[in-house]
Amino acid sequence: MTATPSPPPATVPAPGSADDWLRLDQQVCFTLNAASRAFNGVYRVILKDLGLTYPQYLVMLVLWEHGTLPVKKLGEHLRLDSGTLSPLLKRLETAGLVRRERSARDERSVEVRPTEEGTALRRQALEVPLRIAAATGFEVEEIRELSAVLQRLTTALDAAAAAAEGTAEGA
Amino acid sequence: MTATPSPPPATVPAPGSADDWLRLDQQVCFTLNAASRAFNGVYRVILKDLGLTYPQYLVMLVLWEHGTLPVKKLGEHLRLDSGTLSPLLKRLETAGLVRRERSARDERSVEVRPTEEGTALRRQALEVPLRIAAATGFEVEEIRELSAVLQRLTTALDAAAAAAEGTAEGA
DNA sequence: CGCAATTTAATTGCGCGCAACCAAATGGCT
DNA sequence: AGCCATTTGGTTGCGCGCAATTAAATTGCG
Repeated sequence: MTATPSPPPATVPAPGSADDWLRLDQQVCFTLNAASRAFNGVYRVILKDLGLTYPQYLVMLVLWEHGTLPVKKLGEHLRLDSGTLSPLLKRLETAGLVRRERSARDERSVEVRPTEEGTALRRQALEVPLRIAAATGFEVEEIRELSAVLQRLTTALDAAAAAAEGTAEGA
Repeated sequence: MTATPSPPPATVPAPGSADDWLRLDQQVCFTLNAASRAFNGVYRVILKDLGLTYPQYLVMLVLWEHGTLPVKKLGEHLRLDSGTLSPLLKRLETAGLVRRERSARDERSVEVRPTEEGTALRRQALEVPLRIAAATGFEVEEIRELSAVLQRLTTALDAAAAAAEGTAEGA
């Protein structure tokens, strides 16, 4: 009882106590973060054949679905800003999968267009979702439910962050 | 209607088709990723007062719960390796929240111990989970369920990744 | 004891994610 | 026309997250 400076009790905290909240919180944020990284790990393995990282795969998904898009629109779809997208798109261009060209009508805008090679890559990517779904071991319906919950969560969190920023600053 | 080079159909693909799978998959991985980043954003705002980033907060959580730990054990708790933890712990040490000292018994091991200041920070951190929970707008039971699902998902994904790596390499 | 295999951290390199700042182009306004 | 706020990307800096490599200490074995 003498040489232990500050070891918190190893017992389970009482439900409803602040310690319990801390533990619960650790689970929510941590499990989400861990799941996200676990997903990333599986994608890393599967996407290695396509020469894409996971964020690059997301960009190509959007381009395959919507065709040529300015960086701004791309960022809105993916919830990413130019600080992330600019270098990423340069790498995709170096890889020969997209081309970036200034819009003629609005010189501020940069149109991102999949190249022939980038479009062709779509065929190889079609099997990716199946392999991912298999890796999760989840039923389709379960995945749909999870996605819905996560979307609701993201919306709530974004609103809360915006509100917190709003109250912090003068707005 | 003439100058659109390769715009994929904007219609909703038939359920069960490969296109539908692609879209569904996009939702699973993307919503998870987006939720994780949204969480990070809320934590960034709330933890700014404590001078911690979110991963640093996770490290302090583990230290508050378990007391002094070697880097290895810390990494097991958080699913992180030394490549991530080493610089992070150095920053925490610079901030005066932890001390790193070589174990006397095993010179390979580095014991991470919260300082007085680091331990004191726990009191300020106690209110964080409440604010986070409020930001989600979720009920406690709902959070618990979501956590359970995500844990199951992470376990399945890790197993799948390990299996994929195992078959890829000679093992 | 001497030597090889294992364990444990640290380091390096690369890519994302985001805040902060900057530059160019646009549009509205007088 | 001239001026100013807004829009749009780019750049920089910093902190993860992870793979790969390196170094040091420990363990096991003959």
